[in-house]
Amino acid sequence: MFSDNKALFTHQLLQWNETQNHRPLPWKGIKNPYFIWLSEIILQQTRVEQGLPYYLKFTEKYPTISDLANAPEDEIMKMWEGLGYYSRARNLHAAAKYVADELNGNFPETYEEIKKLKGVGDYTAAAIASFAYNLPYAVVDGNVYRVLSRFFGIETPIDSTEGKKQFTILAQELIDKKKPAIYNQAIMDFGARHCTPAKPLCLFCNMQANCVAFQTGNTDKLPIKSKKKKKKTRYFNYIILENSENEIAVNKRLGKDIWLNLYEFILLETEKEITLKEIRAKAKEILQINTEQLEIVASYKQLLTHQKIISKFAYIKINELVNNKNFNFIKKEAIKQLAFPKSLKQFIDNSDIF
DNA sequence: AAATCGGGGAC
DNA sequence: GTCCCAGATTT
Repeated sequence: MFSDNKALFTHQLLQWNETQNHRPLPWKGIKNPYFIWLSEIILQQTRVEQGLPYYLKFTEKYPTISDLANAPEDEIMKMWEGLGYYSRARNLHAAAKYVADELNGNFPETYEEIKKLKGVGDYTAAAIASFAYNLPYAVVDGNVYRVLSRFFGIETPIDSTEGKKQFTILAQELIDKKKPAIYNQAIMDFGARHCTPAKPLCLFCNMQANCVAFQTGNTDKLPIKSKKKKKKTRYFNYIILENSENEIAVNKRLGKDIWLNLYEFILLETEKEITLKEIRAKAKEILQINTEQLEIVASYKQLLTHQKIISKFAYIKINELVNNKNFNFIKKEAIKQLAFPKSLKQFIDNSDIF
């Protein structure tokens, strides 16, 4: 019946989709390219459960791409607060302005034009093209790498240039060109719910007889990744400086580092962990104030993909105003309007200073 | 080709 | 602790 195992794969995947796939999500089946784009950006490297509330928030506050384009950057960053990978939010805003201003609010309708949007790469362009316009571009995301590497027994590292090329070509051969949207949705749902990274449901899988990984007992070895990630440890010592007007010193993070365009307190970054005494001395030098009353009020660790951040928070209230153009003093009540990195937001929410 | 960009959940 | 998630961009 099938000339090769590729046609068999597509057939059995769609069969699984029709009989076993039950995963209702608000962006499934819709055709509004703006909402689809928004959902795809939010879901980049993000679990559906984590991204879902953000999608609902964004679509309610910004019903059209022009609403998003006209919003202030800080407001969008605040909306994105806690979701991580903040360049997505910055690119989202830039792309919205591009569509609103340069394209008269008309979302691009071809793969090539869609990919010109900032923050839209191969995967996202294929997703939008297929879901919104039913164009035959196969998505290749983490789910697809896993499903295809297992079913076809492909051992090429998925994080290599060769692997990316090989899987992209294969995925494009497999897609059902008569129903690209359904196929793309199906393979990702299958990877997320059935052919999972750990403990895949092979015993209940309608594809097990043709799955190379299952037949050879290599399910837990595929897909193969070659690169390993190294973490560096950084020490962030934050000074929460409150002046006589109940204002707190904050800065917007600039330059080439994590958390670009988010806010933070006065930061003293050090090569190693330092004591309260040392924090007081450094703060005194920088701020030119008496820091004897400076006290550590919290400290904790945060793990990022490539960094481990060990934070200390030290608080001091002084009975004067500080004339220092390096800091912005913001009323306490207004602090919670600004977008902070997750660890700082947690501190703010849990501290009785605010 | 390799490094970097967050945060959370499963194990 | 490790791995990975509807990846993209920069170096």
